[in-house]
Amino acid sequence: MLVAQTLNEPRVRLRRERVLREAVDLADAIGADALTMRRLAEQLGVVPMALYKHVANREELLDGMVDLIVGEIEGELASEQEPAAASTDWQTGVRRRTLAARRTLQRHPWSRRVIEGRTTKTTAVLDYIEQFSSLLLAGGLSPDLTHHALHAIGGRMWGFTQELFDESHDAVPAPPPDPAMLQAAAARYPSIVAVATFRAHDPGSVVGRGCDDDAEFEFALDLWIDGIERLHRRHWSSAPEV
Amino acid sequence: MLVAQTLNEPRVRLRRERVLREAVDLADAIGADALTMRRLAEQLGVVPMALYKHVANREELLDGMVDLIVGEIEGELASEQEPAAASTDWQTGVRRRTLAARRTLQRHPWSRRVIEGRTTKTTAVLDYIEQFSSLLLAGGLSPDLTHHALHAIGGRMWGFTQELFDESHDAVPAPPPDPAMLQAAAARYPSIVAVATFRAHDPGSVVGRGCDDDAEFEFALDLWIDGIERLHRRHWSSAPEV
DNA sequence: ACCTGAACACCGTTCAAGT
DNA sequence: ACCTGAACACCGTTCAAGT
Repeated sequence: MLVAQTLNEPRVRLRRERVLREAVDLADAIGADALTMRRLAEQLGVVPMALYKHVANREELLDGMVDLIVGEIEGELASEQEPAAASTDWQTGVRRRTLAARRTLQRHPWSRRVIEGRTTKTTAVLDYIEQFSSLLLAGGLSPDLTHHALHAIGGRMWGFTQELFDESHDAVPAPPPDPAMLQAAAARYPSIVAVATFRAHDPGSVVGRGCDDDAEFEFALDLWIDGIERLHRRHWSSAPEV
Repeated sequence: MLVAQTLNEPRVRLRRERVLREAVDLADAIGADALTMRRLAEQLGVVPMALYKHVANREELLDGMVDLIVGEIEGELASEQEPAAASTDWQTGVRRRTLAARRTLQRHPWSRRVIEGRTTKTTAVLDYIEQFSSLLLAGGLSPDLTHHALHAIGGRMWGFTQELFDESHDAVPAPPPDPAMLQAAAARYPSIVAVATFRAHDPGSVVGRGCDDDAEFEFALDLWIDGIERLHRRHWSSAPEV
């Protein structure tokens, strides 16, 4: 597994990964609430304070755990039986990836709730969203529609796109973006950047306007309403076709 | 506000409501994590242990808080400007109710996360789901489709239908249902019961089979995929129509 | 560079006692 | 019937010290 992080020296990264790995295993066994710094330290045969050399605090520990298992999704996807034709429609790609994500997170029953509690966007999470977004854009969807589609699926599927493009709920306002960092982000997350910035290129809209929470909520709601009504009109049934 | 509960004597209920009301206000001010039993007791000018006469423990406190604010949805709905024609299609009814729920929960920023953490189904929550289900059934949707529709919207909109019909994740298996309680439940929650039990009346299916998590997940996923693809084909745009 | 031990300021909850 | 005080078994995290 390759998790790219702000790297210091290799010894530290090795130790940090072991801490996170053990934390994930322990949470699998006893749940996330029962996973305390002290309990984890005991598991590692070390004094509680030793953990703080590898992890700033409990919040960062949880972030790291989420990062670790979200990173596993890629492996789950790769290990599938059917290799999937080189080029398929976006629907098939999204379906495969979403079901792989679900299978991965289901192996860690605590992960759903913890993911929803996180506000930090770690690299593995951004990587996942990047892959997801790129599938939609490659399918020909506009950045506009992709943007709304991400918001609409976010809550139910992983919970972590929820606040992705929207900083308005953060207690501390985001610092003005450093141009160098923006460039680095654009290189690594081209699809996310395309989706997040399309409004700036739209001459008809105010530059830099953020998300409209209400509009996105109603988009998702109407998507659901229209879909259900159409199934209703088609006399949909869950019974297997005979 | 009317919150029906397993009632003991009126004095206790009065006190309990005051504890819950204060807890909600305090959580609004400092967040749910910072809301500790001790902090709440201080706010009420009372020693921490005094709370335990009105609430079994912190979990029950949170349940009560959720119950209180979910109960507010009905009032929010009633206080709307447009009185809404007596008979409309189910879509309009569901839309109004869902947006009223959203407005209510938005006034309590901590509520979304807390609701998702709860596993208990309190009365106000069941009442809300009952209203919601009855709108769909009255609209002519089959219990089968209603069932799947509830699962599909659950996560995103309120988070609390998630495990409604599915006990498989509970640590303790549900006790065999008491016939008298079932009858009482059927009286108060006819739509929920209709949705939850329709399989038993379907001759083609195994009686009593529970939910199929995987099938419901894929139902919601495909609902989303199909909806997005249809918008894509229609060249959907978020820009206001000119 | 990494780990330790003792301490601080908290938790939720119990128990036995008060009125 | 309701509230209290002291105590228990925990937390996350600090600080100063060890190697």
